[in-house]
Amino acid sequence: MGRWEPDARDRLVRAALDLFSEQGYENTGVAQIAERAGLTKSTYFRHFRDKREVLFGGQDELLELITEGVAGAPESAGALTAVEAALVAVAVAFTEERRANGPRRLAVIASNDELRERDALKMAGFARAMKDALRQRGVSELDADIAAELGILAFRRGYARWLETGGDFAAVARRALEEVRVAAASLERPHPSN
Amino acid sequence: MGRWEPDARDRLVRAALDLFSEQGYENTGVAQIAERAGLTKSTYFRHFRDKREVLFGGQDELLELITEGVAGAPESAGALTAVEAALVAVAVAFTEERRANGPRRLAVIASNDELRERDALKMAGFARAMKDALRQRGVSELDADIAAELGILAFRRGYARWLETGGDFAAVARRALEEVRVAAASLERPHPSN
DNA sequence: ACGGTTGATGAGACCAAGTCCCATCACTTT
DNA sequence: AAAGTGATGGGACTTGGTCTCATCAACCGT
Repeated sequence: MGRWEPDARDRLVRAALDLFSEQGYENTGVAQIAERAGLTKSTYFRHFRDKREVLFGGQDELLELITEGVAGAPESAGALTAVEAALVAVAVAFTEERRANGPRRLAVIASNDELRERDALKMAGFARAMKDALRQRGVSELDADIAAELGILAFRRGYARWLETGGDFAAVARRALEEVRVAAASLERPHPSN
Repeated sequence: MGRWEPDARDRLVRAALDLFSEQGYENTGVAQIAERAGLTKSTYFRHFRDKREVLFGGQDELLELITEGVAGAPESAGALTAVEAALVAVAVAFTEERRANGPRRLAVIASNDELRERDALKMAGFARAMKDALRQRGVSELDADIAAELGILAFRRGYARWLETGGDFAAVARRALEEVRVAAASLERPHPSN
């Protein structure tokens, strides 16, 4: 495997995040990203299928971790417990470096509709992976849908808190899921007062 | 308000859906859609902001209906009951004509990643509208998130069933939400056997 | 050491989506 | 009849994205 300057992909990611933060997503061209990374447009599109994808690397890895996490849960575990296993399994991908770039990345995504679209699709992909893996365990269609949706909600909330507080993602995500589980179980009661 | 052939927008929608169904989304150009509608590319982009949007018309209307539906629920209603009100309120937009085009529209969307992205964003927008309207009623952040997510799930399931069975969307959506509510309430128990 | 293979890159043509600006035409108003 | 308004047509232009071919660094076997 030949190589010149190593880590072309990482350089592209960093260049893109920098430029998006400095000038905004829409004012940054792919050619410009490639240039700052010491590469060309051609090479950029060899590493990422489009301009957005540079901000969403490593989703395939997460999909696999989710699937394996759900599948690897104890036989006797319920749907939400299997989802919990998925969140724990996914934690290995949430490194310190990822956390460092998290806030800037989130800010850029929030600033642009195309990027929010991509983000929504990624989340839907996670939910789909959870649902499919749950169905594989014999969970009903409806229960799988619900557990997956609640799992993604917990994932999002856990991720946000992890960016703030740091620490072990698994622990944070577990707590988030537990909160969601408790709240969901008492939801159908008419709410107290305010 | 001058007009030549009326309903330019509708003609574009019909032309797009036809062409997408016949040739596939990626093999159809905006210019081609406009041509079949007896218009030009310029005019197309005056009616829709991009190639995808022609398949997602009327979302602003739904957002308003959702917000009003949640806000208009009785003071004493819980979060999920307010969500139910939103689903009922939204039903006025689900006409017979919409139902007729539904299956083809769904098939086209399912066939392409860009379109699934847009769809995911739209759904996220609905969830966001529900959540915000719930918070306006004093529902906690967590409860609002959960209720909105379950509401969207019921919406999707209700929509799918409505396309098959027809009838009043409100009734179908209500039943879907009730199923989701019951299943969610008994979810944390380890599942029975199968 | 040498030539061939491999894999990543560069270069440039090309297409379609999307933006902009200005001219035009149908219809309305005064 | 003249002026105004709103929707449309037309075409130049930018850029995201694809495709093909050439190039160059590293590796590999003899």
